[in-house]
Amino acid sequence: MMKYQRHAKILELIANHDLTTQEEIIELLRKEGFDSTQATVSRDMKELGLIKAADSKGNYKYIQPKPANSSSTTKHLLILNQAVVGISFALHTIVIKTHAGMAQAAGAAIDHLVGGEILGSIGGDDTLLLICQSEENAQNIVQRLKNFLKIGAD
Amino acid sequence: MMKYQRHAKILELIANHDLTTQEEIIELLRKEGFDSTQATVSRDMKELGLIKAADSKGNYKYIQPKPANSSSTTKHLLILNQAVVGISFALHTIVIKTHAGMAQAAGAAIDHLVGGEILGSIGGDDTLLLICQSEENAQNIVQRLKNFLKIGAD
DNA sequence: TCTATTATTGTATATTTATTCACTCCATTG
DNA sequence: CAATGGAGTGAATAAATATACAATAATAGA
Repeated sequence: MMKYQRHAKILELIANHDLTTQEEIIELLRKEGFDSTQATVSRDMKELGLIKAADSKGNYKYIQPKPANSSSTTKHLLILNQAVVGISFALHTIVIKTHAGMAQAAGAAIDHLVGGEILGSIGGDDTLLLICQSEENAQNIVQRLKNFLKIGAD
Repeated sequence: MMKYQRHAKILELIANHDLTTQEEIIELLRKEGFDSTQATVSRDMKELGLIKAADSKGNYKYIQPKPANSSSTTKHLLILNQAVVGISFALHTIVIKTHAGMAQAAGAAIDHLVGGEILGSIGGDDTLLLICQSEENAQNIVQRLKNFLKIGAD
C-alpha cells in the first residue's frame, strides 16, 4: 500500500522534471522503487489534481496547477507570511514556529493552502505540528510552504 | 479561416459549460455555426492553453487554468493579441488592422479594456476604426493598446 | 496580377489516458 | 472465525487526444 508515498514522489518528480506522458512518470517511479502501471498513475494524477498543459513553447508537460481562488488564497498567504517564523521537519512531522499566538491561524491557512495531504495538525501558542503521510510527503510540503513564503502572492 | 472567432467562442463555451471532452466542444461549436473536427479542437486547446482538470467531485472538465484574478480581462487580452496585426493613428482616429474577420471581436475586447474614452468604433472585416476625443487621447490609447499587446504576448 | 511561402484544416492514425472488471488485501462485524 | 465491504491495484480495453501527412487557403512579394 504505497499509494501516499507514491503520490509524494510523483509531486516531487513533476516539480523537478518535464514529464510529458504518464509512461515517463512510470519509468522514473520505477527507478525510485515504485512499481506501478499506467492505470494507477492515471488515477494518481486525478487524485492529485495534476494536469497536462501546454507551455509557451508548445510542449506538453504535467504540472501542479496554481491554487485557483485568488481572494481566499491571497488572504491565507498573507496570514501565513505574517505568522510564520520558521519551518522544519523530522520524519513525517512538520514543525512550524510562529509569532506568539498565531499558530492556530497559521494552521488554518495551511490547511487551506495544502489541503488533504496533511493528516492532521496540532497548534499551541507559537508552534504548529503538521502530521503528514510520509517523510517524503512532509519534505514535499515543506518545500511548497517555503515557496509560499517566498512568493507571498500568487 | 474562422480560427480566431472559433477561439473566442471556445473560451466563451468553456466559461459557461462543463465540458468533458473535445467532442462535446465540437457539438456546441456546431450549434454556433462552427464546423470543426476533433483535430482542430485539439490544436485550439493547445494554443489557448486550455486544459482538462479533475474537480473536487472527481469529474473532469476543461478549464482556463488561470481564471481567478480578472478572467474577463484576461480573455479580452487574449483575443486582442490573437486579433491585432497593427496599430496606427491619425488625428483623433485609431486604425487597427486585424486578421481577417477579427475586427469585430477586437472591437469588443478594446471596448472592455479601454472603456469610455472611445467615442465610437466601426469594424469591418479586418480593420477597426476607433474615434477618440482628441489627438492626444488617441495617442495615449494607442500606447496603452501596445502595452496590452506586449503584456499579453508570450 | 502571379508565384512563393506560410497557416489552417481534415483525414487517418498513433499515442495517450481513463475506465471496466476481476482480484487481493485488510479491517470490521455478526 | 467466517462473511462482508471497501480501498488499491493490474490487465485489458475503451475512450479521448495529439500528430503526420496531404490538401487548401491566405498572405506577401515581385
